[in-house]
Amino acid sequence: MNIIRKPQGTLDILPEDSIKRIFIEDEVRRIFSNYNYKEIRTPTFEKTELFKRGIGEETDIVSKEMYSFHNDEFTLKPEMTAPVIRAYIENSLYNTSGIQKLFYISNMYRHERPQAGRYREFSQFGAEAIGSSDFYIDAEMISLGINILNNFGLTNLKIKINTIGNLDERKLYLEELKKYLSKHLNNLSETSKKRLDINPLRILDTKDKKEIEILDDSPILYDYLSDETKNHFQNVCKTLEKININFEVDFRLVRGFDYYTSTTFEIISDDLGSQNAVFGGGRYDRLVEQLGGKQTPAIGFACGIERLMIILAKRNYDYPKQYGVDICFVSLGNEARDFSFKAVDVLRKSDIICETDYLNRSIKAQMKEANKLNSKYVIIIGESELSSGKCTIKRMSDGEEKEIPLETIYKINKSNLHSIV
RNA sequence: GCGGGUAUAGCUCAGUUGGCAGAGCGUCAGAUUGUGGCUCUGAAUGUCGCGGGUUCGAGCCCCGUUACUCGCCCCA
Repeated sequence: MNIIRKPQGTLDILPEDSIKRIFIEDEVRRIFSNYNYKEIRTPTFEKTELFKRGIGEETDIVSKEMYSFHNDEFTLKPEMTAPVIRAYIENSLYNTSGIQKLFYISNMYRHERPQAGRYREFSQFGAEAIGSSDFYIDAEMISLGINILNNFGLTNLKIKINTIGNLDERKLYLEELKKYLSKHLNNLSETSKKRLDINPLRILDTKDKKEIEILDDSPILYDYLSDETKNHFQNVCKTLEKININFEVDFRLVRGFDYYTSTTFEIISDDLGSQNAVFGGGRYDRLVEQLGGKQTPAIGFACGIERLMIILAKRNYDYPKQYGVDICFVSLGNEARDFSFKAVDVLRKSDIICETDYLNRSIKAQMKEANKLNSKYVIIIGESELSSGKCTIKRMSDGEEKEIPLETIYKINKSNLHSIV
């Protein structure tokens, strides 16, 4: 019979990787809480309408990459900003404080062709600060992301920032951009030609060399922005400088979602190949009202965990080792096995990590197993031990052994473990 | 949506001109009747992805197909 395989683009996270992810998640939670961000969890699926309205119908994600079901009524979440904002509005979080600083660690789903660092089920952590248009919060958001990455030893990162203004400010620019690009129509790619009508701003994001050359002489969005937007951006830049964050301004940095306004940013690592963005975000001052809330400024970022793990792997990041076992019980004979099982049951309640034999194997095989499990101690129980009331405890690091009364076993706990032998 | 690569033991992979299905690692057992690591010895594990074709004979050649994978597009 054929075996059933996991769906394409998904991962089985086996214990070896699981412990790495738990470590990353723990570190991320710790740093988020230093910045006083609170964790939010939302449903795995949402009404499809939320993403159509939030991300934009013309984006690639919404137009062709969503996992929708039940007559398209519901969709597995492809990103977290729209769900977080939905929850913010639905639960009236604006009534509990002027600013909400939220973070998440969650799985997302996009129906794309998988490749290195891109999966159909993937995980991200990210943050959203809702309620403030202050430039300090923009700088905090970027600083927060950088600090998380620095925490994992990643320091040679390229940080790009830009401002893309709001819809009204972009209107005139987009007309000029269209005019300019229309003159170079023959040299544009098919996708760019399509975008010229649908979403001309995205053309700025092209990787096509010919198009980049054309864009070098194109009108620049920044020149069309209001003084207010420009001032905000300059303040963000100045603030980043004050806290010693190196960045580069990239006027061509635009992002894939329609909801972004004003500040946008991205962190790029050369370790990633074509999927080089590990971290990205921006301000989305209109999203809350687009989703039915009151006009509320907000900003957020997201970081791909699989991509982060690829970078860490390439840099031979030293994850903490898996916890070893404290005590392995090696037992021979039915009565001894019975005794050992009762003993581990007691010790586990005293936070001693212990194991016993489940395969009724030879003493030698049990010793090998204990060694493989990296057990600190082994306690050997057989018929003679049961009748004499004493057993052997062996320290595996140096082979030192000691005889102890059986009842001593029950007194072992975390603090006296290492003074027994 | 487009293009490339790969598919042989649990894992990593050899397999020559078409001629007995292999290695290393891992697993299990023994050397040591109740003591791990090191060493030695042995054992088990195969639909050679699947289907067809050529051939006396196919893991190898041809055609098809599926899966995986990498890249493009796009995205975190």
